[in-house]
Amino acid sequence: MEADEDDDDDEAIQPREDLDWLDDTSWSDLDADAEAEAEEQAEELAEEEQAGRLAQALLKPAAETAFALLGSTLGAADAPVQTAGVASRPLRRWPQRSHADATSTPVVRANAGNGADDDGLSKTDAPSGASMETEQPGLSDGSRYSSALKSPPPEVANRSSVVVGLALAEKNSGLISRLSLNQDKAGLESVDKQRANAIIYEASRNSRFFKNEVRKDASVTQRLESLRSQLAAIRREMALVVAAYPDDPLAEILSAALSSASTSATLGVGSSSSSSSSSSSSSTAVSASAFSSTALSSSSARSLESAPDSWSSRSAPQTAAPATAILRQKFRHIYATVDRQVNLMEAARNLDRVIVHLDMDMFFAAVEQRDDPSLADKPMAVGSQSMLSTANYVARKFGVRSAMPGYIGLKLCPELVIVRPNFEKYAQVSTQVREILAQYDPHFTAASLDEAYLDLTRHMRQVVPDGVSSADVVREIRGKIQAATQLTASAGIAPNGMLAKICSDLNKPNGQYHLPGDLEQLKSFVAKLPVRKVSGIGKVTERMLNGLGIVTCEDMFAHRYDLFQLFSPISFDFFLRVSLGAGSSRYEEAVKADAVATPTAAFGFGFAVPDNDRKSISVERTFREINTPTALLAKCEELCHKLAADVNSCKLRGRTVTVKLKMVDFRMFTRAASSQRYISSASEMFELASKILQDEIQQSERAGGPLRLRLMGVRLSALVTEPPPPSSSSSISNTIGSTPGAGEGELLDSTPSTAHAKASGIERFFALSSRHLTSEIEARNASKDRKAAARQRQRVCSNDAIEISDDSDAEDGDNDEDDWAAVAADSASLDNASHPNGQQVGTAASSRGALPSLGSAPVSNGRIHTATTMYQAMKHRLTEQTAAAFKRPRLDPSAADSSSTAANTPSQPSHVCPICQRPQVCQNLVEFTDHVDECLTKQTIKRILQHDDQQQQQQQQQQQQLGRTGVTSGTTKRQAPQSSTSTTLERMIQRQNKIS
DNA sequence: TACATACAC
DNA sequence: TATGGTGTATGTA
Repeated sequence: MEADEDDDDDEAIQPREDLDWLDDTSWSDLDADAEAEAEEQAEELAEEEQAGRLAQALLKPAAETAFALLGSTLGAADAPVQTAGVASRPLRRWPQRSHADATSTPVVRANAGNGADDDGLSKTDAPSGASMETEQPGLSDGSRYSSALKSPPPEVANRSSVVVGLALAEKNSGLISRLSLNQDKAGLESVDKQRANAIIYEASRNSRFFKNEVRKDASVTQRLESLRSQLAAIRREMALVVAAYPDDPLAEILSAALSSASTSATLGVGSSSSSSSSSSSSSTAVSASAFSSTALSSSSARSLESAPDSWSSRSAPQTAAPATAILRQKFRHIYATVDRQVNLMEAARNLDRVIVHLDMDMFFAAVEQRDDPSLADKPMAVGSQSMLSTANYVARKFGVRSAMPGYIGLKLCPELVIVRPNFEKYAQVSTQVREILAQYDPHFTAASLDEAYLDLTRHMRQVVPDGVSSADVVREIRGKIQAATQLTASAGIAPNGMLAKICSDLNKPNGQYHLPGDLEQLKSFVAKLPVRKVSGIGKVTERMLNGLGIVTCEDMFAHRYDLFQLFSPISFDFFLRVSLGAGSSRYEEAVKADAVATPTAAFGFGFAVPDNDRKSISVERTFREINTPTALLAKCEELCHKLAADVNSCKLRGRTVTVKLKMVDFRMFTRAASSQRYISSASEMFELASKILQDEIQQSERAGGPLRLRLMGVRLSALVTEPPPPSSSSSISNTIGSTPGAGEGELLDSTPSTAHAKASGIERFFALSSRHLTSEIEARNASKDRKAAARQRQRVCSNDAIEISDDSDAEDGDNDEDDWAAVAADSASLDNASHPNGQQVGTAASSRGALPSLGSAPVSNGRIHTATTMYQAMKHRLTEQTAAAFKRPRLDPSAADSSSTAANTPSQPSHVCPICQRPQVCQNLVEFTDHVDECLTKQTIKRILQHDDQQQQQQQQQQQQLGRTGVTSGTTKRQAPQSSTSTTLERMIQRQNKIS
C-alpha cells in the first residue's frame, strides 16, 4: 500500500491506513455541541413575539428543530479557519476531514513544511501541484467571516427584526433547508451564513412562495412523523421478541439495536447523536427485561393474531405466544435478507474501475467571465432577476448562489452584476470539452452541459504507460480543457460514478480528488460522509433520514434493518448501496461502457439526455397572473405551438398530453389525457390540453373563483421516435400485426403496447409483488430450521463485523467464489430445512411488503390483505399457466443436462415450467405445481439479485473486453456467456434441486 | 394511465 | 414586485 502508484499524486490526499482522524475530531461531539448550543439559543428566542407564534406553527418535533439547527450551526462550528497558510482555503464541512488526514500521509508530510500543518490544509499545501490547480479565485479572506461566526451570539442579543427572522428561520426545521444556505456549494464556506440567512428570510417571509414552502414543509413533517411511528412500532416488536426469547441469539442483536436506539434518545427524538449509535450499541446492552412485553404487546399481537390461520396457527413456538413467535420469524427473515443483500453487494463490488466525474467550475459564470474579464473581480451571476443559475466565487462569498432569485442575490450583494445567460455559447464550449473527453473515453456520458462521466479503465490499462496514474491522466484532461477553453474543471476519480461525483466536489474549484480502489480507504471515506452529499439524496430525503437518526453513511449502514422495513425495496437498495459506497445504479448506468455520448439539445438548464431515450418533452412558462378563460386558453395554445415545434424538430410523436398548472399561491397540479393515436401537431395537442384546461377553469369557477395561474406547462409523453409514415402506408402497422388503426393510417400503438404486453402478466406481477413474495417465501424459509437459523445468526454477526467503522472485517468475505457459495449454501440449507414442516409465515409482509416509499401512510392490516390478495391472484394466474403447461408434455433429452432430477429419470415425459422455462419430469399436476411453487422462490430470489447481477454482468463484460490479453483465466472461466445471473441462480437452483 | 413528489442541473 | 425550466424516477391508486 505504501508503494501505491498514486503516491505522487497531489490529489491523492485521502485517508490511508492510519485512520486516526476517525476518532480525533469526533463528529458526534461536534454535533452534540452544536445541537446543545443551538437548542439553548432556540429556546431563548422562542419567547420572541411573533416568532413564538409562527415558530409554534412551523416547528413540530423537537428533533427536527435540533437537526435543522445542527445543520445550520455546523457550518458555523466548522468555519473557523485556524490555518496560517497563505491562500488558505476555508474548511468545508465534511471533506476537509480527509484533507486534515492527508497531512499524515507520507506524501503530504513531505510538504507540510509549507506552513499548513493541520486543518488548514489548502490547495497550495498539496505537493507538486500542477500550476493550474493552484488558482484560488477570491477565497483568501474566509477569516473575515469566520471570526464573526466563531464568537457565537453577539447577534443573538440584538433583537432586530432581522435577527428574529433569522431565529425563526433557523428554528424551523424544514424551512431551514428549503430557504437558507447550505454549505453545499463550493465557495460558500466563508459566507456569513447568519447574515445571509436573515436577509433571505426577510426577503421571503411575506411571499406566497414562502407560505407554500411552509405548507410543503408541514407535509414532509407529517410524513416523517409517520415514519417515526412506524419505527416505534418496529421497536416495540423487537422488544417483544427480546423479552420472549432472551436466549435466542437474535434477541442479542435486537436488544443491541434497541439499546442504541434508546441511548441516542427516546425514540421520538432519536435523531441526534446517531453517529455514535453503532459504537454505543455494543457497550450498553439493555437487558431484555427492560422492555415490558405486556403493555406493548397487546396491539401488535392482536393484529398478528388476526392474520390468516396459515400464518399464525402453524408457527411453532416453544415458549412464547404464537404472535411473538411469528415476530421472531419476521425479524429473522428481515435480518437474513438484509445480510444477504449486503453480502451480494459486497461480492459484486468492483474496485478496479477508474471512473471520473468531471465538472466545469461555475460553468456559465466562468464563460461569461472569460469573455468579459472585467467581470472577474466583481460579484457576478448568470441568470435573471427571478432566478440565478450560477454565481462566481466573489458573489458566492456574499451568499449568492444558484437557484436563488436574482433580486435576493441583489439584496445579499447590491453590487452583484447579473448577466443574461447565453446558452448557445455554453453549448459551444461544452462541445469543445466533450471533444477532449472523447479522446479518453469515446463512450463518456455527458450528464449536462458542464458535467460528464468517463470510464478510464480501458484507457489506463491499454493506453497509458506504466507509472502514469489515473490522477495524472485526469490532470492532463483538465489541462487540455483549460488550454482549449481557458476554463477550469474539477474532477473526482473513484471506483464508481457515485463516489466520483462526490469526489469531484472536494477540491473544487480547479482541483481533483482521487479515491483509489482500495476497500479500506473507500470504507473510511464513505463512513463519515453525510448522506446529503450523495447525489439522489435531496433535502426531503435528508430530513427523513435525519429524523431516523441517520446523518452519515455509517449511520445509514447501522440502520439498514430499519431502512429495509421502512422503505420500498428500490429505496432500500439505493440506501444500502450508498451506505456501502457501492455506487448507485443510477450513476453506474451513466458510466456504463456502451452508453453513447450524444450531443444534446442545449436549452435552459435542461438535462442532457439522448433523444432516443427520451420519455417526455415539455414546455412551461411562468407569467404574471392570468385568470381569464380567454387568456388562459391563449397561453395554452401558445405553449402547444412551442411544444409542437420542439416535438417535430426531434421527430417525436406521443400519445399523452399533460397540462401542468401552478396557481398564484404556488400550489401545483397536473392533469393528463391520452389520445388513441400518436400526435405531434400543435392543434392535436391543443385539442387535448384545452379540454383539460377548460375542465379546470370550470371546476374552479364552480368552487367559487377564477382559476388564477402563475405558470402553465404542456408535456407530451408516451413517445415514439418514428416519423409518421408518408401518408398511405398502413403496411408497417399491418406487418407488425397490431390493432388496425383508427382509420387514418396513423402509426399505431403497436410499438409501445407490444413492449408493454411483454412486461405484463406474470412479469409485471412479479414486479409488483416480488417484495411481498420475497417476504412470504423467505420468511417461510427462514423460519424452518434451527441449524439454518444458527447459520443466519452467524451471518448476521459477521455482517455486523463488516460495519464500516470496523477495520477487522478485512478480506474474509471478499472472495467472490466463497461468497456466492455461501449464499447458495444458505439458500439451499434454508430450503432444505423448509421441508420437514411446511410452515408458512406471512407476517413479513406486514412490516415490509406494505410499506410505502419514503413514508406516506403507515401500514395497516388492510394493506397486508392487499398483499395477500395479490399473492393469491398471482397464484391463481400461475395455476392456470401451470395447468396449461402441464397439458403439453414432451420427451425432452435436454432435461438431462440441467438437473440431477432429470438425470435420474432420463426418458420420462417432461413439462416446461412457466417460470424457469425448463422441462420438468413430473408424474402429475401436483408434482408439477410443486415445482412451479418452488420455482417461484427461485424467481423471487432472482428478482432480488437482478439488480446486482446486471451490474456484475456489465462488469464482467468489461473485464472480458479488457482481460482478453490478461491471464485471469481462472475467474473468467465461470462467467457464463449467457449471463452471470443464471450462473449464480443456476447454482442455487442446483443446490435446491439436489436437496429436494 | 393518472397524479404527486423528489431530484438533478 | 418578487422564487425557473426540462427531464427522470418512483410510488400509489
